[in-house]
Amino acid sequence: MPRPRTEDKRKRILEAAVKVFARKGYFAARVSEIARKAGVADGTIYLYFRSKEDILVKLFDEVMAEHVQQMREALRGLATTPARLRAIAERHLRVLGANRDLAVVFQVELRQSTRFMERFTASWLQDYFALLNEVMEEGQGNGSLREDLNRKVATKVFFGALDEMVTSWIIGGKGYDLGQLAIPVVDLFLQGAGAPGRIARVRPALAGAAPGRGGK
Amino acid sequence: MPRPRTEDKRKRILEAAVKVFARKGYFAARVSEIARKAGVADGTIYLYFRSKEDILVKLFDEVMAEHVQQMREALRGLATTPARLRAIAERHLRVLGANRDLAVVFQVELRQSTRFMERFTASWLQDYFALLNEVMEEGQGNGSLREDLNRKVATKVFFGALDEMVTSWIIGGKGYDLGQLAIPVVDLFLQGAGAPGRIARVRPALAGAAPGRGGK
Amino acid sequence: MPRPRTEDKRKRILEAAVKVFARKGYFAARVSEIARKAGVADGTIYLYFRSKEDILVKLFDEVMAEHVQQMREALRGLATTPARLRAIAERHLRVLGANRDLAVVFQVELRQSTRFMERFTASWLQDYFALLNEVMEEGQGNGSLREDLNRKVATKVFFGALDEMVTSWIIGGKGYDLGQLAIPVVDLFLQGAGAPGRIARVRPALAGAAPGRGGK
Amino acid sequence: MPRPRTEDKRKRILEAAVKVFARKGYFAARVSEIARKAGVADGTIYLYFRSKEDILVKLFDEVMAEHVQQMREALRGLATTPARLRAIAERHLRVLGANRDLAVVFQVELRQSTRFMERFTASWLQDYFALLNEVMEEGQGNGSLREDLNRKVATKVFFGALDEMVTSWIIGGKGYDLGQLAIPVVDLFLQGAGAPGRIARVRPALAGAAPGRGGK
DNA sequence: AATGAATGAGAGTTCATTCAT
DNA sequence: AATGAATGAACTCTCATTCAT
Repeated sequence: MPRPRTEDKRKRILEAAVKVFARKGYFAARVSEIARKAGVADGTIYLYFRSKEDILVKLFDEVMAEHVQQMREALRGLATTPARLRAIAERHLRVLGANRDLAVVFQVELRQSTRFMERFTASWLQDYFALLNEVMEEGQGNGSLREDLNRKVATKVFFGALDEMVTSWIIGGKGYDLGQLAIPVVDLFLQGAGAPGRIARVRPALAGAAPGRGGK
Repeated sequence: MPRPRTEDKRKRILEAAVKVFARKGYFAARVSEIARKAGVADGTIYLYFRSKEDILVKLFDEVMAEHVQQMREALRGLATTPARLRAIAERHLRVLGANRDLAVVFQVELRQSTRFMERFTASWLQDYFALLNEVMEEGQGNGSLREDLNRKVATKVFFGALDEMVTSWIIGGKGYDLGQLAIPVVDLFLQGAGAPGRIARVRPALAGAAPGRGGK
Repeated sequence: MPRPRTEDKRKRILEAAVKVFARKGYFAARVSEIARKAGVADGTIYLYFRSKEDILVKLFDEVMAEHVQQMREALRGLATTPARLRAIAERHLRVLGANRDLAVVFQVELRQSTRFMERFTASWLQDYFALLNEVMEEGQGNGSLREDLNRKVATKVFFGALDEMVTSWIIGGKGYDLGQLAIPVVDLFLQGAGAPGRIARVRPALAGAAPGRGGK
Repeated sequence: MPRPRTEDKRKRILEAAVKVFARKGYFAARVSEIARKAGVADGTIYLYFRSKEDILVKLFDEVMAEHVQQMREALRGLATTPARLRAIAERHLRVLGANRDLAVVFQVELRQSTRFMERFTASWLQDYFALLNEVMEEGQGNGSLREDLNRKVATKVFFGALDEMVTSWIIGGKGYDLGQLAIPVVDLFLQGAGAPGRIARVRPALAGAAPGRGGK
């Protein structure tokens, strides 16, 4: 068992945890198996993490810290709202599509309990929804999105659509490229499914909308 | 100790289970607590269910059997595709919006593990996606939906949007009426978020789409 | 399921119990399985027996009551000590050899615990040893057995030999006729294994012998 | 809480198990009681043994491994067949007579079920019977045992006699010295109970004998 | 007498976490 | 820092027994 003395131990533990959580599920995952896969002793895990739960939480925080950061940067260079939405969708799908185990942890294991869900929402998702809201608000300002767009609903629909793409991809197990779905999803989001000219806008899209996760 | 002979025992156990699963999470839920809440002895549970997991599975199957059935019937009387989509959305949101504990079980506990997820997908979700697909295919036939609509993507977007509405509602904990979101969600799905006339349809919504859960 | 109203129910329960105890072992035997095999309801068993243990105890008592009785009668007609010992051995081996399940219960299940063993010894075995002692004492009196025979040891050796024949027969599973072993066992007991004339009786067979089960 | 590092833990657990099994019986014995008596935590037992049953099985194997070995060695120095049979009997009785709890486990607990019995027979008893067979065959060869001796029957009678001595000693609870019974038992086995010169050998000791446990 | 649904006490085993080395 | 043996709390499920019918 190679035991590099460099302190990538923490990283090795996190990587091992992703695999074990993804394959066994959080509850069925054994700390000792994570340790074995990381090439460390059981007790060593507790030098880096407070508890089994802490591994999951830190895993999430670390991945998120990296990608939310990158996402904001990626948007800087993009001029139009559709381009920005596409970039967001693509990054969302590519990050999770690149590592099925990580995707399983994010789509399944992290939603183990309302407790995790709330944490999940409170930290990263909040930011994500705020970002979507900004982009859409700007889109409304520059005329690329409907003025009457209910952004609360729209941000959730957008996120929900992407989220379901990822979940379907995991469950389906068919191994297609998740990232390529960004364009059709965003196109559908922008254009709608209705035939052009056919949908009379009988009523403005609900005025009094609901707050929700991500809502401020 | 009263020995109620009525055979609502099974039902009482399921109702108690919904509450306990919703509040504690499936793993942390104790069979003895379900029994206590149902007013039966621990052992009695095992006269009606094979195991703790069986309670969750049966819970799901029973609720689904009822609502998938009702949903198909509800669609019979509806003429237009938008009306049908709205009916589907409304039922989806109202059923879960009417019982927060049940919603938690469906949104959170049932997704505990890929094992449950797969079961979930294989049984009910499959039907649900098939139904959405039919309605959309018909919509394309009668001209109310775009001919170039990628139904694989569209059904997932539609489902994902509703699913996220429910999850947000649970997590947000703000207690608004979930059912009222059906109309804005469906409207957004049909019209799209883009300003009318502004989105040049640069490319047809992706031809070669991905299969996935619900895909046939 | 035929349910003869005659009150052979008790007998049917005992017969079912022999089978179930023999096949599963006393601890693994389920009262409900005995009930099923006997064609009665679980609760009915408790109208005839106080407990699961009571079934085993009564089973033993009933079989014994019958055979100890018969054994004493059978000896009446026999003149010589060797004939009497052969009759005892033959009955012992034939009774158990005729019903493997019963033999299993007597050889294995009834020796589950020192508690059963002590009961077993206190009731029937005591009588059995007393009978053997009588026959041997008489044999010493009429000159057919050695005068210096230590009867305490001899009765145990005789019983132990038969007991081992039965156990071997059960475990071996070869299905030969157990009863036919009576003659060689008794012959060996009487003649000894030593070559005639070769064994110098260096010392009288232990004067101060041990008391033991069956011993008074 | 002292954390004794010495690795006699395994031995302490086995010793505790002998006591608890002997006093309570295998089924009624509680793992937690064995742990308490051994001065270890419940879980520690499972670092050394796979299960409660494994404790019993290992207990048996370990004791046997030691004594079968010693028995063969002890026979090397002995010239005559009677001396060898006496040595076997003495060792058998002394080993079990030295530790009543161990004797209870071997005579009673290990015969809990046909499953244990078969294991018991298949492993050690087989060897024991083979050894007895060898010694007796040799005795026939050197003229110290009858030529017509049915060794199948004789080995079982010999073993059964010793086995019953042990069982009687346990049940009787009178605390005499078990080892001293070796001589009278072996003498009886060799000389027989019949008065010399009185038993006309009417028929040769059964030719077609039964196979059985220990039989090849 | 008979039923069988209901009871509820009870225990083997696992595994996250600790801590002496 | 690292180890891994030891800990002990915790929980599902079984099944002998009861008792309302």
